[in-house]
Amino acid sequence: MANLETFREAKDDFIAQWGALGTNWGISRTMAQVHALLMITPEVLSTDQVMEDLHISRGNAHTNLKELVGWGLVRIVIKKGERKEFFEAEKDVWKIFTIVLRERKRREIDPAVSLLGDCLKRSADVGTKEGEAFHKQMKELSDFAKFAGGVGDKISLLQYTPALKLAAKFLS
Amino acid sequence: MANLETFREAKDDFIAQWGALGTNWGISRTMAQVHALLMITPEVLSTDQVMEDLHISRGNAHTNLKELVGWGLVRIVIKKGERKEFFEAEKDVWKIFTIVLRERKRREIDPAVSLLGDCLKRSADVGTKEGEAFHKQMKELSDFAKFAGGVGDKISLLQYTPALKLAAKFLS
DNA sequence: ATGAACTTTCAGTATATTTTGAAATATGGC
DNA sequence: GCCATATTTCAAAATATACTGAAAGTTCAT
Repeated sequence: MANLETFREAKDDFIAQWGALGTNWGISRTMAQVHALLMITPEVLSTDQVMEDLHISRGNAHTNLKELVGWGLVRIVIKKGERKEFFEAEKDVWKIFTIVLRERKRREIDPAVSLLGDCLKRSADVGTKEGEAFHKQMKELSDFAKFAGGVGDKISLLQYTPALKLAAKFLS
Repeated sequence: MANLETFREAKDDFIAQWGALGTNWGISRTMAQVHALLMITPEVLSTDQVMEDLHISRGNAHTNLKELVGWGLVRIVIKKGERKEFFEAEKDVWKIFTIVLRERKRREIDPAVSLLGDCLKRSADVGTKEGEAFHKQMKELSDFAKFAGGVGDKISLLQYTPALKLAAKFLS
C-alpha cells in the first residue's frame, strides 16, 4: 500500500533512471527524461514547466522537445487564448514501440544495407582467396540485413490487436 | 567485373564505414572496426597485425579484442610453437545476430523491466489522478518490456534452419 | 508600427567517452 | 633464477557529445 511520498519518489526515480537508460538506447539522457516526464503527466506541459521540473535550460528543453516531436513521440497542443505551445506524449506503448523501431531501422539497418550492397558489387569476381571470403561475407551480411529490415517494416505495420496481446501473454 | 584495386578499396571502405555504423549501434568505432577486420579476414590475426592494419595503439587493440572475446564474437586461437595469441571472428551471421541480440536485451530491456516493476509496486493505491495515470503507464510499459524481452529470448534460441531461410526470402 | 510574449539558434562551456603510450605484470624457455 | 616475449593496466590527452544562457528571430494583439 503506497502513500503519496513513496509515489513522488517513484516518479522522480522513474524520470531519473529512464534518462540513464536512454543512454543505452542511443538517445541522450535529457531527451529520455523529457519523454519520461511527458509520458507520466496526464496534462500537457509547457517548455517552462519542463525546464523547471527537470532543472534544465531553455535551449535544452526546447531542442529535446522539438526532437521528440520530430520522432512523433510528442505532439504540440495549442490551448485556446494562450500563445504558448504545450506538449503531450504519445502514451500507447505499441505506438511508441513502432515509432522507435522505425527510427532505429532508419539509423542502424538502412545504412548497413546500403554499405553492404555497395561492397558486394565492388568485390565481384576478384579471384583471390581473400576476395572470395570478403565477397561471401558481404553477401551473407547483406542478405541478413535486408531480412532484418524487412521484419522491422512488417512489425511496424502491425496493429496491436487482441491476437498480439495473446501472443504477449505467452511470451512474457 | 571488379579488379584488385577496387577490391582493396571496398575492403577499406567496409572497415571504415562499419566502424562509423558501430557508433549508431552503441559500440565504439574501434570495436566495430576490429570486428569488421576480423570478419573479412580468413586467417587469424595477432594483436600486432590488428594494430598495424587499423593504425591504433596496442592498448586500444588489446582492450577491444578482449571485449569482443567477452561478447563471444571473437575467439582466441593458439598456434603451435608460438607464444602469441591470435584472434578469429565468428563469421556465421545468425550467430552474430543472436549474440548481439542477447547483449542488447541485457543492456536495454532487462534494466527497464526491473525499473518498471519497481515503480509499478511503489505506485499501487496512491489514490490521486496523477497516481492512477502513473500506475497505469508503468503497468503498460512493464508488460510490454517483458513481452519484448520474451520475444528476444525466444529468437536467440532459434536455429537458422531452412524454414527461417525461407521466411527471410519473403521478407527481404 | 510597437512591444510583449514566445521560440529558435548557437558560440562557448562542461561532461563523457575513447585512445594513447608507456609502465607494470605475467608467462615460458632455458 | 634470468631473460625475452607477451599481456594487461591506467593516467593523461584527445575527441565527441550534450548543455547553458543569452542574443536573435518570430508572432500577434493593440
